[in-house]
Amino acid sequence: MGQDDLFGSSVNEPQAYDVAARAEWLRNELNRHSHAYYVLDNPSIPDAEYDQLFRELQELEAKHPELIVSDSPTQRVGGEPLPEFHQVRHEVPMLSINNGFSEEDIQNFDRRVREGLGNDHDIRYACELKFDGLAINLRYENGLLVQASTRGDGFTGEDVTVNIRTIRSIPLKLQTTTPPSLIEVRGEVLMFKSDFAKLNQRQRTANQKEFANPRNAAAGSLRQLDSRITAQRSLRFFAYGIGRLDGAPMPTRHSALLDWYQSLGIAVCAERTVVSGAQGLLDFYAVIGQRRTQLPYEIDGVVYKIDDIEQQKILGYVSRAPRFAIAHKFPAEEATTTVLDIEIQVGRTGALTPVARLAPVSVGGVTVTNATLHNEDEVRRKDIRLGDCVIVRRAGDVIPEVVANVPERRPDNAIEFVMPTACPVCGSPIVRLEEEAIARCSGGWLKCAAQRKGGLLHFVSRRAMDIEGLGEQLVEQLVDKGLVNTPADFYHLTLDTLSDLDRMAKKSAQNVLDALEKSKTTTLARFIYALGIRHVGESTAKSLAKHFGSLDALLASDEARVLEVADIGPVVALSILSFFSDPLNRQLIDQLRASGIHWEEGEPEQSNDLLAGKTFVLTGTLPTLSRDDARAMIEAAGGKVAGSVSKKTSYVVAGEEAGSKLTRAEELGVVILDEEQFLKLVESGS
DNA sequence: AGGCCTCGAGTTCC
DNA sequence: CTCGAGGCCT
Repeated sequence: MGQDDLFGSSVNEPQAYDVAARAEWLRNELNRHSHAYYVLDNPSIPDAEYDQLFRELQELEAKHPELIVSDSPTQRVGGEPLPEFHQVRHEVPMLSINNGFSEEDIQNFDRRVREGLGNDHDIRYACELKFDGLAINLRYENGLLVQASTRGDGFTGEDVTVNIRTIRSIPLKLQTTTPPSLIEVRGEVLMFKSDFAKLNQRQRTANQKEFANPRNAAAGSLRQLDSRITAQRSLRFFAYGIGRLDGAPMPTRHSALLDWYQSLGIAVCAERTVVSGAQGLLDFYAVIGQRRTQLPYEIDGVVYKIDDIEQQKILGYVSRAPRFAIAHKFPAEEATTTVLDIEIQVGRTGALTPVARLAPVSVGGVTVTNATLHNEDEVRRKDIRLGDCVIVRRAGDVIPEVVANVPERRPDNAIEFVMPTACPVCGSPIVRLEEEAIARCSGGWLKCAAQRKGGLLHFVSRRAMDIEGLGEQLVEQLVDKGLVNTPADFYHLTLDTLSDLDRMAKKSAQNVLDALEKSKTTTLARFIYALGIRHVGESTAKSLAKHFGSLDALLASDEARVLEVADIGPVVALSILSFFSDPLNRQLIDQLRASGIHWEEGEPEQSNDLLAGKTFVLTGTLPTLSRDDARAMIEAAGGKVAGSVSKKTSYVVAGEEAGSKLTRAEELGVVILDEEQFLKLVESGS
C-alpha cells in the first residue's frame, strides 16, 4: 500500500532535492509564459503546452505540499468562499479625476496648467486610455502581492485580495531582485470584449443572467465572495498610478513610472505616449477615437497627466481631484424614446422634482425607464412635453438624463408640463421663493408623509445613524401604518410590532432591533447630520461637532458663535439656530437622548489665534513641507492661505523655483519667508 | 460685483 | 452625476 508515502517516510533526500528544483523550474517557466501572454501580448508557447506544465506543477505540489509557495501560479485558482469583504482604509486616498468633453475644456485645462506653473512653454503630457473598468489598489511588500483593494469611496475600499490573485496578468511577485519595501500599484481591472462575449455565451447556455456590458461583468466577477468563480472569469489589469512607495526613489516622470512598472512585470497601457502642448492632446484624442472600436477592451475616453512629477506636486489638488490631470471623455451613447408621463417626487426637504417616465430604452447596455428633469425651469428650457420624443443618455455613463426633445417628432397632442399648486402627497400649498429654482411643499414634517419618509430615511442612512435593515420598504410601511412619525419612535419599536409587517419574520425583526441598539453608540457629527437640518450636510456637521465639542455647547450657542465656524455664513447659521429654537426639535433631541443615544463628547476647539488675521501665500517647492502640510499648519494657527499676492498679504512663503508670485511680493514689499523662518513664525508667532 | 470652489440635495439602476 | 446655492477671495 502507499500508506508510507502519506507520512513522507519513504521519500529519500536526493529525490526531494530534484523535485524542489523541478518545481522551481516549472514555476519560473509558467510565470515567464504568463508574462509574455498577458503583459507583453506576445504568446511564447501554445495553450496546451502551458496547461501540461501547469498540471505537472500541480501534481508535484499535491505530492509535496511543503513545496507550495504563495507566488506559485497554482495558487491563483481561488479557495473557499468568504463570508464578506473586509474594509480597507487607503493610506493614500484614491481620488477621482475631472472630466472634459469638448476641445474648449481641454484648451482651458492646458491654460490653467500653464498659469499654475507660471510657464509659457508647451507642457509635456503623458497620455493614456481611460479604461472602462474598476480602480484597484495592489499592495506589494518586499516584492510580494499582499493585499488588493477596491476604490470604494476613495478613502475606504474592500479587500478583494483572493479574487485579484486569480488574475493572471497581475504578478504575485514583482520581477526584480531589489523590490521596494512597499509599493502600492494602482490601475484598472477590466474584461476584454472577447472574454465578455464568451462569458455571456456561457451564461446563456447555463440559463444564467447575462451581463449588460464588460464593465458590469468585471465588477460582478470581482465582487464574488467565491473566488473560484472569479478564477473562471478572465479579468485583466493595467496599471496607471501609484499610492505609497517606500524603499525606492519615486520616478521623476509619470512615463518613467509606467516604464518601471513594465520592467517589474506589470501590464500598462500599450497606447500610452508623451506629447507636447494642447495640440498634442487633441491629436492623441483624435487618433484614439479612430481606433476605439478596434481595441480589445472598452474605453470611455483618454487621460492626460502632466508628465513631470515635480510639476504635478506644484499644481496639487482641488478637493478630490488633481489639478494636473484630466479625462477627455468620448461623447456618451444616446438613444431616443418617448416621454410617457412626468411625475412629481417630494424629497425630505419638500423639494418637488419632476421625473420623466420613459418608454423603456436600452442605452449603453442598460435599460432606462426614468430620468430626472431637475426642476421646473429645466423642463421649460428643454421644452419637454408629455408624449414628446426625446434624446436620453447616461451622464458620466451612469445616471440617465434627458438631453433634448426632437421637435419634428412631437405629436399634435403633446401636453405641456405644469407644476402643481398643491403637493401631490399631502395637498399643502406649493411655494416657490423668488430667485429660487426649487418649488417646495409647505406642509413640513407634520403634514407631509413624503417629507416624513424622506427625513426618516435620512436619519437611518449609512452616513447618518447607519441603521442596517431599515430600508425604503420598511420605513414606508412604518409611516403608512402610523407606527413611526419621528426618529424617536424607531427606538420604541418592539419585536411584535415589527414581526407583523410584510416581509418581516422574527429573524429579520430581531436584526432591525439589534441594528437600532447598535446605532445608539454614535458620534456627535453623525447625530447632528442625522437631524437633517437644512444646509447642514456631512461636512458641516463634522465642523460643528469639532468646533463645539458637545451638543449642549451647540444648543446654548448664538449666531456669533455659529458664525465662527469655518464655511458657515449667515444663511446656514440662521438655518441651524431656527432648527434648535423650535420646541418640537428640542423635544425630539431630548427623546433621542433619553432612549440611550450617546457619543463621546469632546472639548470645544481651542481657537489658536497665533496667526489670526494674517494671510499667507505659498509659492515654489519648500524643502521638507508639502503645500498641504504648510496650509494645515497656517490654518491650525488661525491664519489664512490665499492664492495670489495682494496688498493684504501678510507673508509670502517662498521655496525652490518660486515664480511670478515672488516677483509680485517683492514689488509690493510683502515680507518673504523661507521654510525655516516660516516654521519659527508658526511656533512663536514672531 | 463676479468667479471659483465646496457643499448639499436629489436622482438611477443593479 | 448634476444642479443650485452659500461662502470666500479678488
